[in-house]
Amino acid sequence: MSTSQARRGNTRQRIQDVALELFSEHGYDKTSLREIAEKLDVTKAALYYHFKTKEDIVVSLFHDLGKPCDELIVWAEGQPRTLETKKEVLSRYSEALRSAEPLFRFMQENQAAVRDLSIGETFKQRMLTLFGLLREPDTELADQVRCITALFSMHAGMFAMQNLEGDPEDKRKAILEVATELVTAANPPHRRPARPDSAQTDSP
Amino acid sequence: MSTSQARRGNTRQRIQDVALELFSEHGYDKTSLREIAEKLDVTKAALYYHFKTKEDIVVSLFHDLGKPCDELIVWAEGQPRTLETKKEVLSRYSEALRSAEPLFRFMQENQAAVRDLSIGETFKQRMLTLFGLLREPDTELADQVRCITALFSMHAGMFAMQNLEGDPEDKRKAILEVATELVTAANPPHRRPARPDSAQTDSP
Amino acid sequence: MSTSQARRGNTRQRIQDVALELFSEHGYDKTSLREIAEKLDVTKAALYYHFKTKEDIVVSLFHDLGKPCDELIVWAEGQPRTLETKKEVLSRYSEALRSAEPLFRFMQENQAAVRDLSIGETFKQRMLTLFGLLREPDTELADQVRCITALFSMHAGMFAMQNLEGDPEDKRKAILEVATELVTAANPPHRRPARPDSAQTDSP
Amino acid sequence: MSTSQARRGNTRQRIQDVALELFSEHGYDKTSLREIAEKLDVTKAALYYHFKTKEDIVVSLFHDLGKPCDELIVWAEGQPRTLETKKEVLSRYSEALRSAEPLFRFMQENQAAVRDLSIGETFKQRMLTLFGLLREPDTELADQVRCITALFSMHAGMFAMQNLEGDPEDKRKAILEVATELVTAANPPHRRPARPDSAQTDSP
DNA sequence: AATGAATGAGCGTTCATTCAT
DNA sequence: GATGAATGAACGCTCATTCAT
Repeated sequence: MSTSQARRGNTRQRIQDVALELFSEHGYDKTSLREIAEKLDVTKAALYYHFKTKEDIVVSLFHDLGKPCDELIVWAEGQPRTLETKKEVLSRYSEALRSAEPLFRFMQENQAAVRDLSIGETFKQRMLTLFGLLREPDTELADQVRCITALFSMHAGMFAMQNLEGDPEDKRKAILEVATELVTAANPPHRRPARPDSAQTDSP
Repeated sequence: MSTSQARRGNTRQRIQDVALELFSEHGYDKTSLREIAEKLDVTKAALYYHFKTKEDIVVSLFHDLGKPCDELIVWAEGQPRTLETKKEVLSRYSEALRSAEPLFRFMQENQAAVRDLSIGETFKQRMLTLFGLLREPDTELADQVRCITALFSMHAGMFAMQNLEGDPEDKRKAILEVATELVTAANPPHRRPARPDSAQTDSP
Repeated sequence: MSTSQARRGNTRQRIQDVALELFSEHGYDKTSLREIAEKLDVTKAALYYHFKTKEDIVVSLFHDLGKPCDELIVWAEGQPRTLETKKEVLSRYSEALRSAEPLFRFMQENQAAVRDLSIGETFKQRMLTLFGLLREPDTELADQVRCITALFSMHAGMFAMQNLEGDPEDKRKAILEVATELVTAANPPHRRPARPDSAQTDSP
Repeated sequence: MSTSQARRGNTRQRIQDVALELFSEHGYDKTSLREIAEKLDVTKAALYYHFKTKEDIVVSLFHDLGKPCDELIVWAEGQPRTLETKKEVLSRYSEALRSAEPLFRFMQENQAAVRDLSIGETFKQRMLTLFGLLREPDTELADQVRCITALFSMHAGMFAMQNLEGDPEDKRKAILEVATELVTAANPPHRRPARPDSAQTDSP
């Protein structure tokens, strides 16, 4: 506890924090372990005491911060496949994204780099699973697009709208609102017995 | 001139083709000039005869393949700011994207890397300009989200839907349909008649 | 031709020379590419222009300097399997070893390191082939030992006797003499005429 | 004390065992303390509790397992310098080698690495001493070669013959037989008054 | 008797880039 | 229009070693 940074057990955590910050700011490939180490005032070798490889740091971040998403999926898979459930999925997903914003910004902006990391495939599968939870099978293409767009807008929106004015929380809600609209529109109302003449056009 | 090489004159073009292919496949940072040169069966130094730097290759690609987008913008800025115009912008943009798919895939998946290339800012401005063409100023947040989502879904959709079945052209049309819907919804025509004193409609 | 070392086409050769010298002096693992580069007054990267990897340097040395051995084997395989041939093999091998002494010293003293280089297996096979040329099949164990010892004494002898006094050429001849004796003893000629019913002699 | 670890007191011994195994299998330089520690399921720091340095592990192995050799030398130096004694030296040395086979394989295959360990010189001196016990001073070069070859064949033979068929013990005896022959031949029988027509002289 | 945390030096390798020819 | 040869900087990673606990 004498030197500048107390040698407590928080180093691993600090590495994760700094790494995520730099990864999401400068990109995965452009962020070197030297940079991370320097910012932490430790040596590169210290990073290797805590993580086997550079990739391993990302993997750990993905596991630690991505947990809410996986939990959401587990929960959703136990629910009935109703529109209500889908709306709840979107709502919870929106919150999961908020809680791990830098991670998702990183995944979003470094897709090419992430693709050949071990988590690349995992992430892709997760997205497909989520997509599977939202869409109705055997609907028309446009409905599938609506679901995918809903999902992607939640990811992209967060960063694409960064240069817009406004309270982040308001933006998040607006994004969620639009996503909900899209998924609602993608849920074939014509099957619903009560409204026989709905042609999915006037989706309010 | 018999074998695969020796086609004079078109080397610059061939470099662009191969570079774009590799950039969009493996990512910008992971693609080395050595790889490009090897695939072309020329030396690295040859690349430097045609392009000042690695970045310069990307810049040239962006300029050559991005021209339709800029032309679209120029055209749109001379049009009245009607819903019809906006629909036309979406339609044309969709075609521009199709004609330069690998470039946009590259831009989409390498945002972090592109960000500190000289075209990074240019690209961002272009997106903001397009956004400016679609949105109505001073509308509620959700409408802005709709416009951004429309734009982004056209980008992301192309790649996100790659693992879905179906004819690419059908998918493109479906995406365009949804995007058009979103922009239409963001353009509150129904409000205009009822509220004759609305201040935010006919902003030049 | 202005700087200290004329930039002629001999760099590759110079790398091989210096590398072999250092490899055989300090060992393969202890010799770093930095050392080699510094001794040549070039950068490490220059080594990589000429050789793909550190291992590749060794491979090239083995191929270039080991050629006489392979030629010897080719020659011997076209000869009748007589004692005279075997003596000639030893004699020529002795000269091949002399002409590439540092390489063989290196191979001898870095067996563990060489083992997981690509040439490790190649070298082993070469030795087994030579052994196959010297020995009579189906003779008693001691005769096989004599042949192996003959071979090994030529390798080891050169370096084991380095700290002994005397002219190297004299030593080489003495080693060859002993090796010849051993192979002769392993070739049981005296048994053939006197004992026509001997079991292990006339194996084709 | 139930699981594999927890056998107190013998850790030092276990380190030696594992270290020797890995050193002789992968080579000295290629074997890291991490590997050794992992195989033992202890930390690297634990190795440092028992041994000052990596080199120190080798030194301890050399001292512990090389004892029979040193005892052999002490014994031999108290004997008359007769052929019988020399034969006995060979025989005992052969057994000493067998009892510490991995150590000698290690020394044999890592000569370059061993050379700049502190035991390098010690080992060399031991070999020279043994050589001094076998050779007759002032004999011709070829006789000296015979003695060195005898010694080396016992080392090298053990590993060179590993890929040959046959019972290890049989091989060892065959090697010993040849070595004895060589030393006998190196012992000038022409000086012995009783046998003027010795058989193995006319070897030119 | 052993660990957890860290270091400093160095490694093999790759990269974008340069320049004389 | 292109090459051969080289550079300087950096990279991810591993190593033997240390030391307070």
